[in-house]
Amino acid sequence: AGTDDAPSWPAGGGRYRMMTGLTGLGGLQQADVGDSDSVRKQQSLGQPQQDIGDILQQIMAITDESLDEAQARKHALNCHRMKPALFSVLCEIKEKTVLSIRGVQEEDPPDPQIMRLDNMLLAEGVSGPEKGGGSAAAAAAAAAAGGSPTDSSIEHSDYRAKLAQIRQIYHSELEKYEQACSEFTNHVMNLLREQSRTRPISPKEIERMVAIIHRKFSSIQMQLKQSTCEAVMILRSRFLDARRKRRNFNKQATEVLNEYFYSHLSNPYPSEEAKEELAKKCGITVSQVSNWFGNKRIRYKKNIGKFQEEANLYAVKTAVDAANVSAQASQANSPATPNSGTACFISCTHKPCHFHKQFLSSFTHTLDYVEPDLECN
DNA sequence: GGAAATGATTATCT
DNA sequence: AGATAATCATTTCC
Repeated sequence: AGTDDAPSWPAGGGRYRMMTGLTGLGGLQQADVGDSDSVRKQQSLGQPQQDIGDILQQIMAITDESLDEAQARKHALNCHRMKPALFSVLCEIKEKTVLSIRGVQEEDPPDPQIMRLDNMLLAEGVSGPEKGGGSAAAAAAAAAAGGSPTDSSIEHSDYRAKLAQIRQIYHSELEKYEQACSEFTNHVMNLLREQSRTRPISPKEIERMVAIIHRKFSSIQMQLKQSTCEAVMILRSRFLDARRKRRNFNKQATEVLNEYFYSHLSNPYPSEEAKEELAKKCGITVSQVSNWFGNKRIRYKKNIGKFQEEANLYAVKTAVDAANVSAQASQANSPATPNSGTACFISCTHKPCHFHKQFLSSFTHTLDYVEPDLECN
């Protein structure tokens, strides 16, 4: 299709200039022009035009030749006297058919996905500034200084070490990618620069090519980020998942919580302030207190019989405490203190709370669990 | 070693 | 937002 292309070029200034540029270039026949097409052209278009056809044919056929042949041919064409003229024609055509830089998405907005990953990596301390040594040392110091060199701190440093490992892999991979990317970009740019000797390539085009390469590499980078995130998540779940590191509360803490629970059995829903106080007393967090009460309520409710003994125990305990306190203060008020255990919870007369109401209905058939001496007035 | 106990998490409800 | 109920994953107990 080589020779057919020439006539389809847009007519106008470019072509005209080419023609005028070529008028003085006689005697260029290099290839034979034996086919009928060329003969026809030769007859109708004249000598210089036919030479151009030959050159174009050579250019089009260059890909079919061997590498060495092609290289030689390229060189020959590059040095050809007509080359500047052809080149300028190409430039002009290109200028006219500006289809190239139309479809460039200018500065596509940062991918939300990659932003999420970046944020997470930053939050986990994988991608941010190095803070390993200092904090690890601090943790070790804290573990050594603190009264309880718990295994949790050991595991914590273990976690840090693993995280540092991930971090290191991540950075070395990232560096590798970046190096590969810039290497490849350079390569492509050199190629384009070299090609720009034979065909017009605008800086915009090069820019676009670079952008395409960068996009490709950033999608590879995203994969790296994604798998790094996954690794961190797995590490987290292995080391920091609280469920895996459950420790029972100490005896005294359980006692405090149980005391509160059974002495508020009619409404075992401590307020925020009460929770804070309990948390302080027990050396646990407020949410742990909430968890404890949540678990306790549900488990108590599910099997009141099972907890009866415990309930009685704490009822007696608080009763004794109350008695002691009031005896020491002064036995002024009569049976004022309303609470004290299961009996009250079952039949006390003050306003039925949420917990209370739920139970009253389901409780009638479990009354036999209530010990007779605990009935309230 | 396995059942029971227990603290934490999750889905769902109000 | 806080509660419940089911469930998970561990610890404790027998």
